[in-house]
Amino acid sequence: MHGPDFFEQGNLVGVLTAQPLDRMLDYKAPEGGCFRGAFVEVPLGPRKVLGVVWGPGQGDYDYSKVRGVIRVLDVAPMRDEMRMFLRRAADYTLTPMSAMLRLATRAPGLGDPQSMRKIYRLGTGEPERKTDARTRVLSVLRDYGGLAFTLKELAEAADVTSSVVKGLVKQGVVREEDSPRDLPFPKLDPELPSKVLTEDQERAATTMRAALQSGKYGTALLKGVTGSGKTEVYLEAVAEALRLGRQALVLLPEIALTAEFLNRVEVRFGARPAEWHSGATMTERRRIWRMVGQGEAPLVVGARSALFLPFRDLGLIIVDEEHDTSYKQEDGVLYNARDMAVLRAAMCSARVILASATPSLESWANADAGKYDRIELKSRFGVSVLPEMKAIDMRAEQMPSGTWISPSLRRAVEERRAKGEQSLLFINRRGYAPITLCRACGQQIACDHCDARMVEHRFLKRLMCHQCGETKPMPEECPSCGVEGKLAAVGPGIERLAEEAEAAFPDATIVTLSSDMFGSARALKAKIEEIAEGDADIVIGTQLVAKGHNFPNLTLVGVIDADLGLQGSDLRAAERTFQLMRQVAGRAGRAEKPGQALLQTFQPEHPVIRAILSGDEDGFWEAEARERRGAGVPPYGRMAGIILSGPDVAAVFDLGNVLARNDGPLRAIGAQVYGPAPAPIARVRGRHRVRMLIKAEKGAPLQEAISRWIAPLRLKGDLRLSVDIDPQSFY
DNA sequence: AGCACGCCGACT
DNA sequence: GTCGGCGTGCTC
Repeated sequence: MHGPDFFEQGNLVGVLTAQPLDRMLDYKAPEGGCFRGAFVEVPLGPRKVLGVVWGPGQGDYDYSKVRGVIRVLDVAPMRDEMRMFLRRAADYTLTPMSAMLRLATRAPGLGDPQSMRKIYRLGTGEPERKTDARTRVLSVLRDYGGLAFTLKELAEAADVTSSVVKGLVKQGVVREEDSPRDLPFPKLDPELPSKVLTEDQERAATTMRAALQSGKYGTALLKGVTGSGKTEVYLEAVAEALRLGRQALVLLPEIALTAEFLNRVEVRFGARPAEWHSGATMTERRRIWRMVGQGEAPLVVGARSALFLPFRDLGLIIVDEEHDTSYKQEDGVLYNARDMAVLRAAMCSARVILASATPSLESWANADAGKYDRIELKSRFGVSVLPEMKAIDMRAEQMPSGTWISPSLRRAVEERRAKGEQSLLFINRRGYAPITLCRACGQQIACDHCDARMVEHRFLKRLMCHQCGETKPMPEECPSCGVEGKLAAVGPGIERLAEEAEAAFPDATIVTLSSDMFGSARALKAKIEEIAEGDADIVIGTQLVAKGHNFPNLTLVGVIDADLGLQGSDLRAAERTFQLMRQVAGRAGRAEKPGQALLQTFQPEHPVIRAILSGDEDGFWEAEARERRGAGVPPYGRMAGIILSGPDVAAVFDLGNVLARNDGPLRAIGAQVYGPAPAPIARVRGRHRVRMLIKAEKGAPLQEAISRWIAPLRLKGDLRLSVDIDPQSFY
């Protein structure tokens, strides 16, 4: 007899589909019955769709209209812990379950039968006539023992055409077999020698190993400055998970730049892990999804959506660069991968390691409150220390208009060049100039669809909107007044800075690293390797370079505009600037060469700039924590953002006003509503956007109140409402 | 998400 | 008269 998780043929089962229905539908269990969690194909109207058997059916639908499950798919069923995780994540982010299921099934052809291919191995007997070609084929097969080849591989290895192989197959000398195209990932060997760890690193690794052995959920914040060996240390935790026979997941923010990381994994474990990211091919995605579910992918390295892969026994999640804002973004669902990693781990008794040189205030506060363990790596690898940080007071510099490299910074770069060392000039602005102004009419060129300026990209010879990505050719005449030749670039972008650097250092080799200059991740990677090998005197880069590349010969970082992130009233402006500046500065000085970071600023007495310069990190976080606690904002209070959008401004505002007037459910939990107000970008792709903000106390049941608040709404026409729990920015 | 149903403008 | 625009509603 079967248990309560099995449904006999004809019994009603509740099926969750990825269609945006927001409720389960009843179906009859198929021939042979099905288990809870089974992936199934069910009829929906005229279509067949993917679903998961969630439990017994509701039984409240006209039985004569209930249709049957078409078939159970040949993939590992969804585990209880995964269903629990999806449910909890849906409740937390106020996302319909169907959307959660879509995240969890983002691999193509889940329903397809296992795709097979022919493989060839040694059969029995000798060929009728021994030709040279036939002998070569046999010797290749014998040399490689029992190994199987594809037709192409075998023919190439033996230097024959495929017809020779086929001929041998006919005689039975070579055997032809079917083999699944989706192969398991290679086993990783945790016992290969690791790098020699320092005392500090060894202590951290031991703590993590012990935590993993407990087999219980827990989160640790692993903090270590650039070059302190964070990666080596957490790879030891991965090794321990592998020893325990459990799977591990490493989340990285910038998946395009993981080649260096993958190499390190290969060196440590003898093989490459599964790589899950948006650029993966359909075939690769399907293979990973299946193999992860069968427990035949011991380690996955991936972007945030890898969190929704159907791991069979996930024992460890690493969130590298946990403070990175790209962990919070839309995948159709607004979630923060760092927080969801903690939730997922709690569901499957896994450990989480949040790794960063500059942790988010959220994690800092959680560690402070004892919710997370704190593991700190103090010593920087080798003898070097964090670079010396100094401000260049721009008020005292003689700056010709249209230039941004101060004389002081210029001298510092020259000094490094004289010593044969590299310098990095950092500017967090893509394109040539942020503003294109008409000197005749005073108008700035703006995007037609967004409330944003068009940014000139000389490299692409186009104007680009950084909101919607639309580009148009650079016009000769002003689009507003039609006067020709009066358009002027105002302010610096990376391309313009590069131009200035070329002029200032005419005989230097200058390399510019900006995301839009490289068609592919590979080209970018190649460039980065070139730089690391010392093939440049001066590197000019945007945010891109702040993310963990090692340039051993780089000893100077010049930040062109350290004040940039401090403008605006974003609550996290200080935190972000502090983190970014420390990360960029961390690029300077590795190995045996001491580094220096120079920050060009117009407000050297600003508390954030002073904190960056003094290097008093704890002081900075304590002050930041005090301020946020006083204001009752995250992480000491709760917030949610509401974005309303639609093509008609008035209708969008009306909706906002209706919501603001009927705030009963929010008042009931002591929450306040702000807005409606135009969103920071008031128009994107022709849709007007209005923002509302909800603030509540830390323990308040915010999600529940918001659901009750928006439940009575009937969104007419093209109006949209989206809820963003724990928004990253909210001005 | 798709797809059908249905209620108003401008076409042979 | 009807062809077709896309708003509204349904899918077990």
